[in-house]
Amino acid sequence: MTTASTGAPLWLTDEEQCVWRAYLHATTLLEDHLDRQLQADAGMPHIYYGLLVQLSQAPRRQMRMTELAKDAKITRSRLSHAVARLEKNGWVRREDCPSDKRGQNAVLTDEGYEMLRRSAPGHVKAVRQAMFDRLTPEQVRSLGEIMKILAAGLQPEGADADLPWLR
Amino acid sequence: MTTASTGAPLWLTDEEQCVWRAYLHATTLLEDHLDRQLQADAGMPHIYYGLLVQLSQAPRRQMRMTELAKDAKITRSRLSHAVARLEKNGWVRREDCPSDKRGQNAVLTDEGYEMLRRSAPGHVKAVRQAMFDRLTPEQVRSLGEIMKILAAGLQPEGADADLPWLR
DNA sequence: GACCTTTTCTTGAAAGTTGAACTAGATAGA
DNA sequence: TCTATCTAGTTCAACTTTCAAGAAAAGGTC
Repeated sequence: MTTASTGAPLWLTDEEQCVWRAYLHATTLLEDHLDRQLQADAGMPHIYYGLLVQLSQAPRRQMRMTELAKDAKITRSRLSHAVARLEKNGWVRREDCPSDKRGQNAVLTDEGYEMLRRSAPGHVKAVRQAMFDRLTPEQVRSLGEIMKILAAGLQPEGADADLPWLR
Repeated sequence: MTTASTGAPLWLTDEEQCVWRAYLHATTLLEDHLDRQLQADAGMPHIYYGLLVQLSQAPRRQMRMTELAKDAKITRSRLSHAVARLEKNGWVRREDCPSDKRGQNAVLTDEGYEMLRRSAPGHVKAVRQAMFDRLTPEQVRSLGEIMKILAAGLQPEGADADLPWLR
């Protein structure tokens, strides 16, 4: 069965349905797993941890809010709330941006860095156990290729600059 | 650098880091995309839609709460809230389970089925455009294989019965 | 400069999620 | 039977996310 105009099939094939289900199951299970792991070991959800990692890798361990939101693929609103929470924990602080009075820099504090240093090994281990230990090198390569294609297709237009693997 | 005891590397390799980043980006972008698509076209988040789909495929379009939660990979608590909301929309209703007085059956209503029938084509199209149209048949096959491995590794012990692809 | 548009970031309320505590019914063993 | 334990499902409070609205500064254009 296809649409009259485009000829694109209306439904997924049996194989596609099966792949889609497996994709949904694997991704939700993995995200839940890492959320629980980090909640237990670092006291925050996975996405918050990811923000700290981003900051830790930025020059001077700081980033403009919008840039951080873009890199983490979340809305500015969500980031505002998240940074407020991380600020309460003492892991991040805000600083006014000198060159743009509207701007704010999120800065990873020493406590934040210390926390990251302590919890990183456990997190890496969890990721490794859940993903890389279970796949062959060929599968890892293939997974990377596929995920880059999917991400590129979903990226807002003109956002190539945010796809480091294309640089 | 490896742990003394197991010899497992503490950090991800460059390639693994790159694959991991791509995985996180692709999965969050895709989930956001489908959430917005379904919120706009069906008035509910992706996971709620998935619950209705599950029900629609079950015998008599109904399922025990726990079974539904297991299949959808969510907690019973989350499902309770979700069904309460879907009930308000008139898409699901609860019925006492005749054989177990503790139990409840979530039943897809005719309105719910109708809603699903209307919004399914748009959703399938979104999934197709985001994933299957962008991958070669070989990549689809490979993705399915990889996701099944990951899901199997994260499944709670003894839950093989919930992996339909292993039957 | 005055005006309009855009960008940056925050806020508040509504919706959704989590984990723990709880009720009620099933199950199994003495 | 009596009792302890387990299972099904809900509820509450704390937390997170979303969307719409808004304040403040920047950038253009006349």
